[in-house]
Amino acid sequence: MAYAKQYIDKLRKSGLRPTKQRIKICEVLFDTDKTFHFTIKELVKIIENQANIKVSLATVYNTVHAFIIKGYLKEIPLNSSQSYYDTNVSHHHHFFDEEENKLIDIDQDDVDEINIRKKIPGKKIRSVEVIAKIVSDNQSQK
Amino acid sequence: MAYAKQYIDKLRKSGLRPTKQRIKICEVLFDTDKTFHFTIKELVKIIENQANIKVSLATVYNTVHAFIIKGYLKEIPLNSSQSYYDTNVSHHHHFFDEEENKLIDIDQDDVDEINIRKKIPGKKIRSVEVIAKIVSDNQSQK
DNA sequence: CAACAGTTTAGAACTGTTTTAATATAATTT
DNA sequence: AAATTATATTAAAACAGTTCTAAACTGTTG
Repeated sequence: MAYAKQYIDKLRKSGLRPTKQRIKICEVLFDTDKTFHFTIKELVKIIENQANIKVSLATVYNTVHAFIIKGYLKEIPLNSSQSYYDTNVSHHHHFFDEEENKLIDIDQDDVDEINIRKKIPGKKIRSVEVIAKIVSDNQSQK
Repeated sequence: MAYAKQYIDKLRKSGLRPTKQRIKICEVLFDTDKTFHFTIKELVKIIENQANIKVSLATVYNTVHAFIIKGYLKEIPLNSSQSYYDTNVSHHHHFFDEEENKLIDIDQDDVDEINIRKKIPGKKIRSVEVIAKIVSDNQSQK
């Protein structure tokens, strides 16, 4: 509850009224310093486990989308049947562990600046993301 | 028709029998030197427009998947509601034009080698892909 | 505290993908 | 080249994630 005020602020800035459900969503997403990668389904499950608040899928989708537009969350550019989201909105990259279907952050500092020499007339680059797929290193190749 | 033989070969190597439908798919995908980016729906539409052959979605999905496993096609790691595929299977990167929903290849040579300093114990990197999202450059920010 | 605008919800609808089971076609055997 | 067997094609159903809908509800404002 200590952070309720800042959650209300975040919601307001995202153009959303602070409701029970949305504040609970904020608690789950922003109550920790650690980066948090999640899918919508996982988020719903965590809320259900942590609180006696029932939150519908629609509410979760709406709130997550508003936060993305505002820049409080980032969608991770990973093609999968479902969308992954990230509370770490700083510019950074990802490992994707194909065996465990898990994402791991790579700080921007851990990758040399990416300089793309090709230019597209009339277009500018809005974001550059690196996805490095990783698998177990068992010497033997599969 | 000239390339039928090499398509049959590709199909066989992918563990597929050469059928009318599959050869038609090959014609659309491999009949040009140019890189071809496509979604399943687009591929079906092209086939329908170009030929009097009716091809079901299921056949297209099956064939595309077999080609991916064999390495004749690549899935592009772009998060979108649908999957994008690429006939360019060499190691390269992509622009994604968010306004036109179109992909543009970036040759590996046009990007400095990507050196990721972070290591994950027991894991090795299998692929590294860069996606640069681009939008119109109208001076004025949106 | 009334009225209104915005919110929540369950469930329906929608989209891309996968599966199913009947029919058709290719490959193999005779 | 016919018969047999194995595999492919198909329409339609199933499925999963996401979005939409419309009715009930709640926060906000005056």
